[in-house]
Formats: sequence, C-alpha cells, structure tokens
Amino acid sequence: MKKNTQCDNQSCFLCRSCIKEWLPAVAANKRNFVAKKGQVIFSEGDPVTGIYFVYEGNVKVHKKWGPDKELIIRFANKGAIFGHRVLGKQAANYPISATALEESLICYVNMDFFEATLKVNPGFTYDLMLFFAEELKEAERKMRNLAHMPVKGRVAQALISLKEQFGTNGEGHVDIELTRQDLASYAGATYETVFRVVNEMIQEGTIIANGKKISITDTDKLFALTQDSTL
Amino acid sequence: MKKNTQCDNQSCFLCRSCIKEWLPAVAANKRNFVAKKGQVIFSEGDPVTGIYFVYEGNVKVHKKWGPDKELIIRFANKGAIFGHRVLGKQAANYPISATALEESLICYVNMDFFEATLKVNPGFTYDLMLFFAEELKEAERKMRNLAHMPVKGRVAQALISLKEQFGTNGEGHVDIELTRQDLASYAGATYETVFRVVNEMIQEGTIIANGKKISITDTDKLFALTQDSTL
DNA sequence: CAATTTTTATGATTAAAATCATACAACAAG
DNA sequence: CTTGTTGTATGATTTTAATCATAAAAATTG
Repeated sequence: MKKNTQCDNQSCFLCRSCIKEWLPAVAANKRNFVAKKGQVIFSEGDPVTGIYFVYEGNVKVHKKWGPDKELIIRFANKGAIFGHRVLGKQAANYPISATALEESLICYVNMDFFEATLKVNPGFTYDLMLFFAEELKEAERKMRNLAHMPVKGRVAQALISLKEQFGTNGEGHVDIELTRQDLASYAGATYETVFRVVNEMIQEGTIIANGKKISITDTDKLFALTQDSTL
Repeated sequence: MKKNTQCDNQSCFLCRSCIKEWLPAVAANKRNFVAKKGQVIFSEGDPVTGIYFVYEGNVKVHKKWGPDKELIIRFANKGAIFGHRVLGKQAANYPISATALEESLICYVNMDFFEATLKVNPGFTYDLMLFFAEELKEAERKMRNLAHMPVKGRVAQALISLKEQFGTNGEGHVDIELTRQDLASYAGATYETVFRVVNEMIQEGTIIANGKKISITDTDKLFALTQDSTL
C-alpha cells in the first residue's frame, strides 16, 4: 500500500519529449508532491508560477461559472501536462482550476525552468505544439457540440471520451469513477438532466451503470447519439 | 480599385515569425489566390493539403451541425493563419470549413513546405505554440460560456471580441459587417434569438445598430452581460 | 459508530431558447 | 427591370433543459 513519492523521470510528457541529456536538469529542477483527493492544486485566477505533470492519479481541469457551476475541460491522468495554457506571458494568471479527483502524484517545474526546457529542446517545443493543435481541434469540436448537440449526445460523447482516455478494466466498465455531478460538469449540463439521460440510456440498453461504475454495452447506439441525425 | 494579387511576403504569421533567410523559400513555395465573397476555401472533411494565411480580407472558420446549423469558431483576418489544426498527421482531414466573408487574398503553402519551415525555424515553431496556447485558452473560455452563459451574454461577448479583433472605424462602429445569421452562429445561438437579444440591447442603450453596422455605446453595460451575476 | 457531509434519486415547475410560420425588404442575376 | 434569392423582422408555439423541492442512500470523519 506504500505509494511512490517520487516520479521515475521518464513517464510524463516532459521527460518523454526532451533529449536524454536534459533529464538530469529536469530531475534537479522538478518538485514532486502528493495531492489528496479533492485537493485544489491551483485555482482560476491564481498567478502562474509553473507547469504541472501527473505521474499518477487523475486531475480535473475545470472552469467555474457562478458559485456552483463549472465546466470540466479535461481530465489529466498519467503522463499528462496541465497548467500549460499560459506561456510566454509574464505575470499571467491561470485561466482554469485544477483539482485532484483521487490521490495523485504531481510533478511541478517552475516557469523559468520550463521556458529553458523549451529553448534547449526544439523537439519538445514541436511536440508541445502538436499536442496543442490536437487539443485545439478537440476543443473546437466540443464548442460545436455545446452549441448544437443535445444533452443526451453530449453525455454519450463524454462517455466515449472517457472510455478512450481511461480504457475499460477487467469487469468491462470504463476505468474511471466520476460522480454524476462531475459527469454533468464534463458534459456541460446539470446533474438532474444528466441523471435522467443516463437512465434513458440504461433503459435503452446502451449502457449499464452500477453506481459510478459504467459499462458501455452498445457502442454503436452510443455513437449514433453523437451524430447529427440529418446525415 | 485594382486589387493586389500577390502578398508582400512580410505581413502574415508565417513571414513575420520565420528568419529572414527563409523568406525567399517562402516566396518560392507560396501560392497566392483570391477567394470571392462566399467562396468555400475548404470544407470540413476535405483531405489536408496545406496551410493558409490571409493577406487581405476576412475568412470565417466554422464547423457544421446538420444541414443548416454551424458554429463560427473564429474569424481570420489580415495576417492570420488558418487550416492549421492538423499537423504531424499524414492524410488527415480538415476538422473545420473556411469560407471567405468578403473578397480575400489568400496565401497557401503545402504541408511539406510548412513542415520544413517548422524544422528550419525553431522560433516559428515556438511562436506557433504560443499562438496555439492563446487560442486554446480562448477556446476553453468559449466552451464554458456556451455551457453556462445565457445567449445575451454570449452575444455581448461576441460583440466585444469582434470589436477587439476588428476595431472601430471612423463612424465608431465595429469594423466588420456580419449578417445576423453569422453573428448568431458566432454566438452559438439561432438567428431569431440573437435578433431579439440585439433588440433588447438597443432598447437598453447598450449598442446602436444600423443594419449590419453596430456601435457599442455602453462598453461597461456590455461587459457586465458577460460576467456571472454572482460575483 | 454516530454524525455530518456528499451523492443519488425523482417529481413538479419554470424559464430559456429553439422551432415554426409568415411577411417584407434588399440585393443580385438574368 | 423583373425574378429569385438572401437577409431582416416578428409573433406564436413547442421543446428542452434548468430550477426548485425534498428524500433517501452512501460515504466520510471525528
């Protein structure tokens, strides 16, 4: 049950994409820490000090609206980078919050070191650019979905994305346990609406849910919900 | 009234960010062409062949939903890059469509040359990455807005963004003429709803509209519409 | 393990925004 | 310059999803 308190210096986005010669510098400059379940790692509006990586665990990246609404932008799990939206700006603020969904081992490097890394590793800069391009493509798809796709489709899409990111475990259910509220925030809808929509999906035999454990039983039907009906 | 048919090799994102020594290569590889008003430059799903820049004019980047709905992701005007979401992938497809809103002078480079440019110009890669980071931050804000902000706020935000991007001309109105339908597609709402909301804003003295010419008369009031009321 | 907090569950009501319907104006094209 | 198309204008109706209200489980914690 003893957990690691240090990362292995080779799994995260940073260590994978920079040249080997730079790894000792990373090791010297990184700071590992454990974030407890529910712990806010940084909050929207906080001054930017550095960039984060997930070595183990799962972190939600979210953006608030009012006191009790939020949109979950993405989940950062093993290897993922977060807090990277603000680069090249001095004294900027994080545009999003990051909260651990489970106990997570986080790796942190400050901004100066991160910028040095970019300078020394053109390959890393290139990979980061590709990653951004991919995220942007995805973000634009989600924007379109939020604007035009009904909630049921968005929930279906959310489940598909979760399955893609987290895979399925031995019992066949998507390997992440989210509260219905978090699923709702990820789909961009309210808890109640998502609750109803999930029930419909269960009724229709598209998914099976046992509390937070959700299995997709009819991938085609789920996928069909994400398509506009007119095609 | 004679218009340019060639760009000046110095104004667009590409020419501004790469080293001077590379400019002759750009000049040799670029292809300029004029896109007429309403002309579809490429369409969602088309195979990717290269990257585009706007030398003059205005291009909407949009994503369809069904036969008669779309979300306008952004407008690309003087100097802007578009069609850049898909990089590092061979044989991918454009995830969005690009349509000229007015007669525009476009500059095109094929994918091979663009990737060569990235290799030879680490500074360009870096700038492109920063640009992506900025766009992503903006996209995430828009996602949150689409999920939680009412239409009126989204229209207000759309007008503010348009003013930021296009400025105001001599008569004080935002220097872009959009159909109400395009404004609606940009705000992620229907024509009718936007029509009503714009009328409200006029009534409330926030903006003045003379057909497609829109002036912002009360910036504070407009801005207030984009904030969540609970703060 | 009792107490508190969080999460799930579900019906009833309301509000927001989409859809439908229709008319007219402006503009482009033959 | 008349005809078709595109954009504007607006009321009525319907749909979707949010809000409100309340209860019961479940999970966490002192």
